[in-house]
Amino acid sequence: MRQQVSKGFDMRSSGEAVVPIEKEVDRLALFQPADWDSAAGKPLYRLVEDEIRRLINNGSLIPGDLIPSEPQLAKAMSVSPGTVKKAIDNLVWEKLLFRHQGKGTYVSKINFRKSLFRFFTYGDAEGQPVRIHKETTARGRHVGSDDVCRRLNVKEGSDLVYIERVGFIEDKPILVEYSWWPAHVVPGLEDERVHIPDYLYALVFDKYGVPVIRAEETLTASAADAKTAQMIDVEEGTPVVVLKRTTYTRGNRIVEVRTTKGRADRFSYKTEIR
Amino acid sequence: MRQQVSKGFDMRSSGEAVVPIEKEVDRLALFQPADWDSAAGKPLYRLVEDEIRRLINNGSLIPGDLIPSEPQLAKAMSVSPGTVKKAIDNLVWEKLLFRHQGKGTYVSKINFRKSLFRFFTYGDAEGQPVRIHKETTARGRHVGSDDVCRRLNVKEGSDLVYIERVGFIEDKPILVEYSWWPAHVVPGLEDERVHIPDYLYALVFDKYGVPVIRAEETLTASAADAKTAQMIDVEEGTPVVVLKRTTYTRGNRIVEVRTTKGRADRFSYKTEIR
DNA sequence: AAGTGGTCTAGACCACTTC
DNA sequence: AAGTGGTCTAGACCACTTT
Repeated sequence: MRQQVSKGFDMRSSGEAVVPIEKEVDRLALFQPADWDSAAGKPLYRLVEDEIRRLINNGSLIPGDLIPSEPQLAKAMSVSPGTVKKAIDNLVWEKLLFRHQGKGTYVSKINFRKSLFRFFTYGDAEGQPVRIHKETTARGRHVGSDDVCRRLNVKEGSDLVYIERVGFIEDKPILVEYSWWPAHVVPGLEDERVHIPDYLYALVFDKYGVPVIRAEETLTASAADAKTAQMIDVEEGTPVVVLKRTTYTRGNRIVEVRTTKGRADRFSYKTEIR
Repeated sequence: MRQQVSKGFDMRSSGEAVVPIEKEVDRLALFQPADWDSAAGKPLYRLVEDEIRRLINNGSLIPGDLIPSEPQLAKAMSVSPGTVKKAIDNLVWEKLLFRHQGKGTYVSKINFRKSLFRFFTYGDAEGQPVRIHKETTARGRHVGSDDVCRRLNVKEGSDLVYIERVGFIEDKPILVEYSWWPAHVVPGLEDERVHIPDYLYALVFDKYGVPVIRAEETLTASAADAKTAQMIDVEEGTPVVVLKRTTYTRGNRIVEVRTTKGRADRFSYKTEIR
């Protein structure tokens, strides 16, 4: 039964004077009962999911944030605790949230261990995390090609920062990355004095406050072009695995496009069908 | 609280005479309360899952079977309906089971739409099911190579059935499959008079009663060998995507190993990271 | 001690399917 | 009408974390 929603819901104290409010309680006020007009037969737990998803997607909740507790959410949204739990269950298995017993439920951080790129292995070891060390081989600020600008969803001829890196496993070059960013997103990143760590996105967040929220990757294969062949030490025309990545920040804004080309003989992707 | 389990549990009628028992009820008797000795701190719903999983893996339940209803299972295993529901929820999202409201819960059939092989597309159409038509180009009964016998987990030098097929999209050859089966599993399959449909596993089940339960696939890329190049109409040495599949029937027994080689320019695999 | 998520129970009512 | 799964509620007790 869809019970009446009390519009008079408030978590704040009723006094007039504005007093400092704890961050947690403040944030709780975001969780309004969902828009019942658009409910249209959807189950309640789905509406709860949608509400949490919305707050993540619009940036009100960002990766690492603690969300209100289940009982709090239940009261705030006028549903039973079991319903909130089911909604959170679903978001947890989607890996959008994770729980920590006794502490609370948090918004997940993007996990690049899910990148297809982890399937570059040395030899044929199974599923183990293989450490790839990267070296920057070129960087600069250039006008982007039409193709790259289109992929970045910026005007053609925009200024871009270009970063090129080679990835090594045990001192053997395995792959090369070609990465482009809109210059206004990461101004100065082309400066040679800025050290680029293996995990580039950490730097971008620290230096520019731009969090990477999600990414899309497409995998294909092709023949190595001359430059790539030289950089990863194979013959020109040898098969290489091509990984194109589009990287997003808050609000579904693209911040990077990247093409990784790797030695096909070091790539192996295993999956189960059932 | 882990309540006492009544050892005297029985679903059958108490009379002595053996009377015909409905299949459903009969099967219900399989679901004994789980082995409490090995419970070791596991949650109850996990034990229920394990029990259902066990019955599927040992072949007591086979793909397409209807399992007992939630209330029946709850009574049979002396847990509350909610606990059974949670266990089934988990198995459903693992896709081991699927539910049909009003009818019941069934054991899933293997879904080869999950095969990596679906990523062979024509042009760049996104995610749409592309129809691949297959033609058998060779078949026979041979002594297997050591490598193939090893992958099939049979003695080296065993008799194998070999099937070779080319896959077409709109009359253009896209991929070629090399498939080996232990001869004793599919005797006579090498006979040219046996028509091989696009979906080979359906034939194997119909003719030999061997159900395919699951499969593993590994994706790599390499250069086209002379034979493959000729069959899919590319230059020798051109990059091809290589898919190795191991196919299992009941009891984790391997029934097929298959290598598919496809045009890399027709392959594209997209995923999201978050 | 208080608050969090984790497990489990016991029921209500609903929508769908079959008989 | 009876049985199925789907949703939702309202609690109990537990294990873990923080204060």
